[in-house]
Amino acid sequence: MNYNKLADMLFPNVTNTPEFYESKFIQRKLPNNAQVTRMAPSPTGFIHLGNLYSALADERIAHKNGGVFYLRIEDTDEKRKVDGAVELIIDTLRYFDIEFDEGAGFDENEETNAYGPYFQRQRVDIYHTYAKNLVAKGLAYPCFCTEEELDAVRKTQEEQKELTGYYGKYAACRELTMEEIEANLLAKKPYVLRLCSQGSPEKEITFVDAIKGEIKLPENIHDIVLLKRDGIPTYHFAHAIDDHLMRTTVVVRGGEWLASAPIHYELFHLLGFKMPKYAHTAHLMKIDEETGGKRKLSKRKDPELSLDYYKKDGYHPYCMKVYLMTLLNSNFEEWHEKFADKDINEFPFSIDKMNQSGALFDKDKLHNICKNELSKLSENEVYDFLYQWASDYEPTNKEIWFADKEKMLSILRLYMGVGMKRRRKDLVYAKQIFELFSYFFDGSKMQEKDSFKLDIDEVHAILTKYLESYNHTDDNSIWFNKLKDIADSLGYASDMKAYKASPEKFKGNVSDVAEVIRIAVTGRANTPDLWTIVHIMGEAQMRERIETVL
RNA sequence: GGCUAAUUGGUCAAGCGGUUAAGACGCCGCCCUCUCACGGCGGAAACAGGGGUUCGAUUCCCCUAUUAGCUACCA
Repeated sequence: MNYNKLADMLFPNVTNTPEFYESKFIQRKLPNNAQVTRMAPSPTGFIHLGNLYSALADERIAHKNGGVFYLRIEDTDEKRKVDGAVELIIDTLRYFDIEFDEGAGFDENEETNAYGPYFQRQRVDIYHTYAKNLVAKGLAYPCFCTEEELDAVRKTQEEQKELTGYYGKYAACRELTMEEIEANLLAKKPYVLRLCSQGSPEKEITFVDAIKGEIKLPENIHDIVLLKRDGIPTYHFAHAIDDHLMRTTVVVRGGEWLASAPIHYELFHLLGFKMPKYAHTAHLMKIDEETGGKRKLSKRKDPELSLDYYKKDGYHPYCMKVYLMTLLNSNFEEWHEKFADKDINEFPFSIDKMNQSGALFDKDKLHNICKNELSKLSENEVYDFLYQWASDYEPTNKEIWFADKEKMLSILRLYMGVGMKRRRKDLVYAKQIFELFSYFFDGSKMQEKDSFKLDIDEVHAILTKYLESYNHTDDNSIWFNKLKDIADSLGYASDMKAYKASPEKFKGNVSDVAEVIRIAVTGRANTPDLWTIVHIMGEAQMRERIETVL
């Protein structure tokens, strides 16, 4: 077989050689230990928590040592393409403080485009150049098998309990003569280009995965498809060419790719490329409510997987990042607590500290992190964040909430415990936050979340006395002393010690009295300091609320 | 079915042949306290099962179970 002739027949328009591209995309000049990573999504227009999780890993690996993190779009499957997807990806990652250094979306004339193009559909000339070279070496061949023929083969393989696939004796088109190929080509029969695998089922390859350690897998023996019928490469072929030419040093990808590592291993070797380091990550998991089992988070079933879900509820992006970091590197949490003042990007991220198995997404933990991180912010920072969120998702309420800036800041100071020895940790996410102190804004429509435990007469007596003795200029301690007086006069203990010593002597204690007022004023039994609340809402609103209850 | 990987409390996880098997979240109790939150103290809670190897296995090997992934002209 004259392979050179076959190569020319298959790729008459290819004039470049691999050498051309090798010298065009030269080795990057980077500091020692600097890694080149990439995010390589298909442009489906959907980016989820799992994507963010691995993008963050990529970004940290590249940026901790001054490397490069770029965006490549794997648009080889045309069915999945959605317009505007690239912008969406860039914007979404930016929202979570992850920036690309080069790649798709950057100005085409800039240096940030030096290893492009970054859209695989625009790289077919490159793929064809390498494909032609493979054919010329007898390492790839056209396959004219139809879908039906392939199905039939698979069926017999299944029946005979043999390994399914296109390999060895089943690789019918391997045996085609030049004349047969020419005839098929002349007849315009559609074909795919397949790898002529050199692997042997008895041998195995070993390589070191940066996360999982040493991996042994059988050699690839399948004559996998390199170029699809339309001339577009499959993931495997594109991966080898692109990551080599773009000089990627670390490929971080989902664990589902581990099984095809032998294919990539063979491809890199046949193509004469140096293999990148692989880091196969575990997926984020969740408990399946139907089966009770652990399973991969899925786009279709799990709304909380969508990043929009978190944006809509108003989770602060920084908190999300901190949470993802704790999942990504098990020692991050400890570091973050120890060096609370340091920028989290200073954390010495290490690939081998990454999880080997899939972590369950834990909302409780996320909430805990939100509380902690939000409590470290200033009231102004929280204000700005809430303002932005409300503008995007609650435009009508926003007018009410932010009509009086000073009032909102006072509320935030109250709820954050600004000025206290220790901060409160009440704030979790925007939606929850506004719910928390909605009573400041809903006027007469206020709904009681909690109801009085004492009977109506007692409530009436307490509130009446409270209103009588109330003086808006009283400071916190005078105000509270008056509450104690009310307690005493109605048979409640004003002194907790006395109450605990002999509770049977009293109807209750000051806390019961305070609770009545608290519920009357705020509609809820649990709030921060009541005196401060009253002073933020003003005497008029307080009186109005109590009068309404009375 | 075949191949591969994983398996420490409810969850996230330290651990790398000898430990009273860390820590965090959640839960429970106590303290502080006008409620809540914060904070402090304490508690319940784990090496999937069975065989080896070894003086000694959570740690190494094998088998079983379970879970996940792959088994496309999808990525």
